[in-house]
Amino acid sequence: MSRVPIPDLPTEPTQARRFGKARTAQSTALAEDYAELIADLLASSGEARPTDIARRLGVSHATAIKTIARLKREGLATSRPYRGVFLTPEGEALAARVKSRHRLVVDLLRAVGVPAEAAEQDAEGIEHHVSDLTLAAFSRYLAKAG
Amino acid sequence: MSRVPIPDLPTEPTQARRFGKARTAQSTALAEDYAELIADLLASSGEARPTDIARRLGVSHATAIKTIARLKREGLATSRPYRGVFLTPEGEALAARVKSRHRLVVDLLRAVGVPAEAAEQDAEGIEHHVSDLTLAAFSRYLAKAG
DNA sequence: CGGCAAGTGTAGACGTGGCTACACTTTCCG
DNA sequence: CGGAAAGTGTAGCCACGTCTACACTTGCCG
Ligand SMILES: [Mn+2]
Ligand SMILES: [Mn+2]
Ligand SMILES: [Mn+2]
Ligand SMILES: [Mn+2]
Repeated sequence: MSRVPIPDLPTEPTQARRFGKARTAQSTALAEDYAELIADLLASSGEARPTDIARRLGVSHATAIKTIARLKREGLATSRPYRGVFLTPEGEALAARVKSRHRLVVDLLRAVGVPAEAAEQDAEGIEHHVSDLTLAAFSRYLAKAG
Repeated sequence: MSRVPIPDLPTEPTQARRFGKARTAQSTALAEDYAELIADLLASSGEARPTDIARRLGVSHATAIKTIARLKREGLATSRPYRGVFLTPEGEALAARVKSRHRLVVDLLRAVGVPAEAAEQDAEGIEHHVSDLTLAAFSRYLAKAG
C-alpha cells in the first residue's frame, strides 16, 4: 500500500484539500462572471437581456438562459419572461465583490510587468482562484509599490 | 437591439474572446493536474496507482480511473489493467511544463507577499490561467526583484 | 395596425466530472 | 498456500454547461 513517506510531496490530506478547494472555486466561477457582467450591463445600459449576456460571454442564448435560471435558483438574480434580468441584493453584493477583485488582479498583474491585454485575459480566469488572504497581499503590495 | 456603444465595457468580440479562452483553460486544467501528479508520484515512489492518485486529488477511485481513461484517449498516459499508470512522452512534456509553471506561480505569489499556504492553495487554481506572456513577466520580475 | 425581424424560451442531445455499489484481481501474511 | 484486505474495474446515476432546432412573444416600422 505504499506506506513509505514520500519526501518532496505535500501530505495526502493537504494536497486533497488544496485540490478540493480549487474544484469548488471552479464551480462558482461561472456564477461570478454572470453576476459581474449583469451588473455592468445594468449600470451602463439600464438593462441586461439574455441575448446581450450571451453575446458578451460568447455562448448561445440558450446556454445563457439556462445559467440565468441557475442564478435565480440560487437567489442571485430575478427575471420575468421577456423582461430582462436583474440582480437580487445578494447578487449585487457578489457582483461588487467580484468586480473589485477583478480590478485588483488586473492591477497586480500590470504592476509586476504583464502586458495589458494578457493581464485582462488571464485575470478573467485567475480572479476566481484568488483567496481573501491573497487579495489582501495584492492590496498591500499595490499600496506600497504603486 | 441596444446599438448604443457602451463606454466602460470592452467591445463584445473582445470580451467574448476573453471568456472563451478562460473556458478553454478551465477544460484543460484537470488533465494538467493529473499529469503533474502522476509525474510526481512516479518520480518519488516509482509508481502511480489509481487509488493513490484518487486519494491525493480527494476524489473517488472510480472518478480517477475515468479521468485516466480520458488521458489515455488523449495520448497523455498509458496503463494496463491492475498495473499502474505511466505517462507518454507527450504526457511527460505536459507534466514538466505544468510543474515549472506551478513553481513560478507560487514563487511570484510569495514574492508579492502572499503567505505560504495561501500561495500554495491559490496557485493550484491560478496556474491553469497563466499565459506564456504572463509567465515570462513573472520570470522577469523574479529575476529582478528576487 | 399589421407583419416581420429580433429576442426569448423550451426540448433534447452530448461530453465531463463527480458519486455509490458491486464484482473481480492481486498481494501479502499467518 | 490459502484466504482476507487492498486495489482495480465497471455500471449506472446525477448535475452542469455546452450546443442546435424549433416554437412563441415583442416591438418596431412601413
Ligand atoms: Mn472571470
Ligand atoms: Mn471578471
Ligand atoms: Mn492545478
Ligand atoms: Mn499544480
